[in-house]
Amino acid sequence: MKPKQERSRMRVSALLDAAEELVEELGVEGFAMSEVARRAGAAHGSLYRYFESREALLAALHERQISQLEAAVIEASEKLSLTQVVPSAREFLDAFLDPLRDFLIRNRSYRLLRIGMPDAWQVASSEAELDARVIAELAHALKNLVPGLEEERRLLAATLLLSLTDSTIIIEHRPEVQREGRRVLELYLEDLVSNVSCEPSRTGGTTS
Amino acid sequence: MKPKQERSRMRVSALLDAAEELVEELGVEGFAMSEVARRAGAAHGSLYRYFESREALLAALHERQISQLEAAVIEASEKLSLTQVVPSAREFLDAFLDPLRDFLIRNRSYRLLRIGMPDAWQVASSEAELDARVIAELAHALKNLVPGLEEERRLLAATLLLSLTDSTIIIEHRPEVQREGRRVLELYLEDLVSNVSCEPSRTGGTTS
Amino acid sequence: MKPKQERSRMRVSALLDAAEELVEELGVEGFAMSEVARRAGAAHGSLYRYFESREALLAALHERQISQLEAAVIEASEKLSLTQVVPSAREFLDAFLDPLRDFLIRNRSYRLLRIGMPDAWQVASSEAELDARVIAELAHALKNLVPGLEEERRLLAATLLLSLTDSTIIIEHRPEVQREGRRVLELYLEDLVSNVSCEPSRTGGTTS
Amino acid sequence: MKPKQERSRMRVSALLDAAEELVEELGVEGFAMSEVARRAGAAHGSLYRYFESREALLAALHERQISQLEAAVIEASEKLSLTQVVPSAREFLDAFLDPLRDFLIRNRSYRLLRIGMPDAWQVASSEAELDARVIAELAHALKNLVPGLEEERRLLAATLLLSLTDSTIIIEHRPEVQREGRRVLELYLEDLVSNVSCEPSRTGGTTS
DNA sequence: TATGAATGAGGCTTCATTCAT
DNA sequence: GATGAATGAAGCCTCATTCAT
Repeated sequence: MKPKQERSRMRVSALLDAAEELVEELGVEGFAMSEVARRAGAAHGSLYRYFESREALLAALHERQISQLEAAVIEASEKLSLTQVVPSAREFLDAFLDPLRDFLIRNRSYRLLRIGMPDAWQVASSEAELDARVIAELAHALKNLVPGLEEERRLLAATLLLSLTDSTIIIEHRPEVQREGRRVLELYLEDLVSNVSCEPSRTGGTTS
Repeated sequence: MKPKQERSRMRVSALLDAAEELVEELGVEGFAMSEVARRAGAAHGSLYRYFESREALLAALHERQISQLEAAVIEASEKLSLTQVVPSAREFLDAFLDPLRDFLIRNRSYRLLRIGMPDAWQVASSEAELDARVIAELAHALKNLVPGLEEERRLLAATLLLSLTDSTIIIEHRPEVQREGRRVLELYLEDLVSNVSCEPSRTGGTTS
Repeated sequence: MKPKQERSRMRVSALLDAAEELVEELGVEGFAMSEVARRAGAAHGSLYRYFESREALLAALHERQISQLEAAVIEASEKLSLTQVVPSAREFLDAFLDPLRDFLIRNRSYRLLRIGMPDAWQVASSEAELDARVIAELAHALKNLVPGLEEERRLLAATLLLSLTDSTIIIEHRPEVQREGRRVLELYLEDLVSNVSCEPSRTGGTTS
Repeated sequence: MKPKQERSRMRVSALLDAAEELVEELGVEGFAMSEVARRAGAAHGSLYRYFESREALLAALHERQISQLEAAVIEASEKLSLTQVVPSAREFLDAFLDPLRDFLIRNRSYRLLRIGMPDAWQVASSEAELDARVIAELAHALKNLVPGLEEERRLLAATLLLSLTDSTIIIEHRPEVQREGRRVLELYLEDLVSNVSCEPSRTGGTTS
């Protein structure tokens, strides 16, 4: 029985791999169940043993991606916390930016799924929950950088970090753009750090 | 003849409106020519007098959106330049952020189209050119804010501004997120301003 | 009024020319009314002033072709009859084969129309009548070659002549095939000539 | 597995039958995939499991017809060769003409397909190859009748035989026409036989 | 459980024909 | 008469899903 479950999990994994590749190539619109099966070397109808529908398969794929993203963030976070001391904004970014970027570049389909899934599929809401996991991880990691920051603002900052990384880094591959994008994040984090020491202001104006 | 052209343009416009609404609701995948026709009160086959194919219709829709975005940027730019003097980062954002955000919020489909069009459609390349128009406008406007900035860097900054606005503001509608997003942009612009006075550095380190 | 009719006839002619060209290129299946109009420089809807329907246009085209074929046969017949004397089979073929072949080669569409028009269109029957005109002409010309042949057999021979020419000469363009095809016709005509002198046999067996 | 393949072949066969019937009735133009499905009692989309497209279905149909024609020729050839001795032209025709005629009359669609397939479909070239099989068979059979004839001329003669049979016999169903057509072929074969004994001439004039 | 044949709804597109201008 | 925009029936094809084996 165990080996059976094992095999089943591998099958699911292979199917999701094929699906991911396909979305990457042809977008959500070009995603066809039969092609997934073909690429995974499975039979047409077998897909429906693992996923209730096309929609469910896409949702599962998206969920897996988010889990991977979460894992990447956690790993970076752990690496960072090994260096006991409070990191600088630059060190913080060094730890997180590359894994995030790597993931987002390797998984062009992540973006396609995140944006391209019609609201009609109820994936949207549960997707928000999934994203929340990644953001929570990032927020947790921010505690190292800006220990004094309140929980709520940390979530806010994490949200922005993820979103900015996503947009800036992915849309444009030119290195200048990426460098400049990194600078923006650095500025933001440094501001967070320096501001928190004085005042937990919320109408965040930078002092004149 | 003139009235004919007039009517034709209105027809195209109505069709694009219906198409936009549809993409907004169902995404690119759910976009069906017949439904566009139904909503525009036109016959099935009439669409093909104005657009060669489904793909062409989506491309035309996307182009119109970018033109509207461009127009919004130009308008904001003109309003800003009425106030002769050099604006502050805050004033600059006041001028540009709201119109951009309004547009992006009103046009959820813009994002769907931008991301969701399969690469196979060669829209991508011409789309890059179209986007360039918006960025060029933004870069031009930046001359008011940071007169000393070199052309190249202005384009870079404009790219980031558009991209950050797009991602931050659209993905999350919560006002806190939007406020924080705005702060990031403010920080970035202020940094640009203050750095340029001293040094046109490119390895942008933030001054202490 | 006359010039109007004149112009109208030219218009019809131009339309048929375009139609013929189109059938030649794309076959009956690829024949589209709008393309005919485009090639003739006429407006879409104008076609229907001259032809009741697509089907009627094709029928008219076919009728014109048959008239042209008939004219070619008549012309050859007249040329032949200028040489007062009874011609040999070879002379007879010299007179008729080339014009027929020329026509059939220039008008690939003739064959397409003759064969490709569905029986459902009632063209078939009237077409048979039209063909009859050509055959009658050929039969008439045969009187010169085989004066003693009865009317009925002359029609039969003419039918075969037309049919053989059509198939042999058109299907295969290789000169050897055409030469051999000509030989068949020559044999047939010579047999007719020689047999008729003796017996108007109908169980036409050639003596062993 | 075997029974599966068996069933599959029967399905294909049934589909082709329906298709053939349809072409016979409505011509190539009237040939509609959905109607084929309806007549074969299959679902719309099932056709596409067996044939890539409408065009492919028509090509397959044509190929089947040519195979059947080839089989008919081979069968006739075998029957003829049972009679060890050299046959007369009449015996030769007795053996071949009826099967050919039967086939061509039963398969009106053969002609429609042969002529009516747009050149754009590249069927033409491969079709020529297919036809070559039938002609080769006929040429082979001619060896019995005219043993002395060179290969090249035999192919020529076979080409004409097929072509003449096709045109003469099909276009006109009247028995007189068919009888006369048969006479033409007889004349031709006899001439071949008698000429070969004397001279393998190529500028084939018939000696008196 | 796996398979892949079968299904049929649904999409895109073409084009003959009509008709207001 | 001429025009060409509009219509909508009809065709081809895809693909998610089911189900007998």
